[in-house]
Amino acid sequence: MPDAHLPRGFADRDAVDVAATETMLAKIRSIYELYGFDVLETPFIEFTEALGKFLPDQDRPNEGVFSFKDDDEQWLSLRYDLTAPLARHVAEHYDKLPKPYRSMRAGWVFRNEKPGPGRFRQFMQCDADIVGAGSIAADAEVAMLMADTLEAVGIARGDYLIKVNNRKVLDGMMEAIGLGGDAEAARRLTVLRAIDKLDKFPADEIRKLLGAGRKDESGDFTKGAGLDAEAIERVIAFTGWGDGAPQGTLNSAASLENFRKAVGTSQRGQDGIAELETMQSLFTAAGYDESRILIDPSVVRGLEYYTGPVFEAELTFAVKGDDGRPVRFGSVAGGGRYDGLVSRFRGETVPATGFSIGVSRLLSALRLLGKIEHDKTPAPVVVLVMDRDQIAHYQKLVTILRQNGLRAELYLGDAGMKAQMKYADRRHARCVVIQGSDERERGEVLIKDLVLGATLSSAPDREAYLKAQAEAQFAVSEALMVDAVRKVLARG
RNA sequence: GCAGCUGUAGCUCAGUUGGUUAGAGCGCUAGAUUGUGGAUCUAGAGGUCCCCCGUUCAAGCCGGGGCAGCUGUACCA
Repeated sequence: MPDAHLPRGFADRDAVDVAATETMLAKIRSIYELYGFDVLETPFIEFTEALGKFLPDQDRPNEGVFSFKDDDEQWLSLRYDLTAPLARHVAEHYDKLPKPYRSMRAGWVFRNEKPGPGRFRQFMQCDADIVGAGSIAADAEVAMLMADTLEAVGIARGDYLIKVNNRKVLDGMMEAIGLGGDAEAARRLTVLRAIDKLDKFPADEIRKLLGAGRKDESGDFTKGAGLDAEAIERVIAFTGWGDGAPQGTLNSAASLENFRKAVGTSQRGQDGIAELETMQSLFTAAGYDESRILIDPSVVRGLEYYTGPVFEAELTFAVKGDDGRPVRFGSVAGGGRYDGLVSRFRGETVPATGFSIGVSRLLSALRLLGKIEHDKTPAPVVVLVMDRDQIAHYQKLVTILRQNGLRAELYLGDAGMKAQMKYADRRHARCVVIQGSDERERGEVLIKDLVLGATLSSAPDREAYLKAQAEAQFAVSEALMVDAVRKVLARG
């Protein structure tokens, strides 16, 4: 017999999950629409080559991407984000699209990686991108859209922070410490990864990662970048998180000042700083202060394709999980400028900037905040079956309820009345409709309010008990059944 | 991937220096109530003790090797 369970990293979603996701996506979409973005839907499957995850030398797709061969031996893959399919779409329909093109997409993406808490192999993203605009104003708008979107789904101002950095600044800083040029590419990656961990480890652990290496608490060793002491301190000074400066205390102006010192004469670095200054002035003009959008050196993002400004949205409120320990959310959204992505399909460079919300992760954050609205689908009214030979009549009662817009169902199992009551209870039904032979002869039905009924045993005295019982279960003529059920449902 | 920890009923777990038929709580099913869910009482169902090999008269327990899960770390478009 097969074992009835899912592969790890995948999850079923019940009615509550689905309703909550739909509600949240609707809010996100309405903000994106407000900013002028058009919906685009692309398939789950693309040519592996188009996703850019093909390993040409080994003639197979990258690990981490779910892939399979088509009939004609071409490799296909499940999409791992919504950006690569957008690049393909833009390149394929370039002449038809308005430029700049504002696109939004929401949907499932797949990554064949080790799952963990809050990390799945199938998860939902919701993206907004501006393709064909090289202006830094586009980047600023995307950052502001991130802030507006988080507020729209119920994250209060002050409970989130959009952090902004620029890859050119990071590149310039590394040029300044002698890590320029192709020969140092590997060490640059290691340094970037170390900086990316600033929100995870204290400065001293980062120093180890920049230097010889670091051991984790299980004793596993991670090799470092091998920088000398002076270079390490220059990187730490760049972040502004050296001794005595606890992380997260810097303002944008202080970070920019650190950046200026760190990039020195690097032209690329200075360009990046100028871009950040421009964005800063746009944020200020639009009324987005540093409590919402902050320039922050620790934002690095993915290593492959970002070319300019990069953003990350972090939730800053403290929440305790089931085990009482504080829960870290990490980033719930991220993005940046990727000027090279579309040019893979076309000779010319097409500038683009955008961001992606991790829908599933944001949803679990909202759940912990208590911001998930309850499922609005009402529990059904259950019509019990007392006499099997009367099923047709019970079915008629159900139909009448449905025709009046009441969610109702006939008990279709074959158990006795007790089990039927249990069933109704488990369905969270507010009330049941009962008709035995006595009631049928009189043309009546019994309406039983399960919520009131449950309180009967705790009535203080006999009088109260009788009164409650009369309210909880009463007979009405069939003609008045719908009204009576409505009254019970209205009891709330 | 690497490292550490953990695998016993549907769930949470107990299980003596290795000793007969492996337990508890919760949950589940049914009865106590000729037609009434939650509470109480009673009964019942439910186990490849993760798998394989070894040590032993005897293994849930000891040894070796797998596999799976959790945590950390690495990677993360």
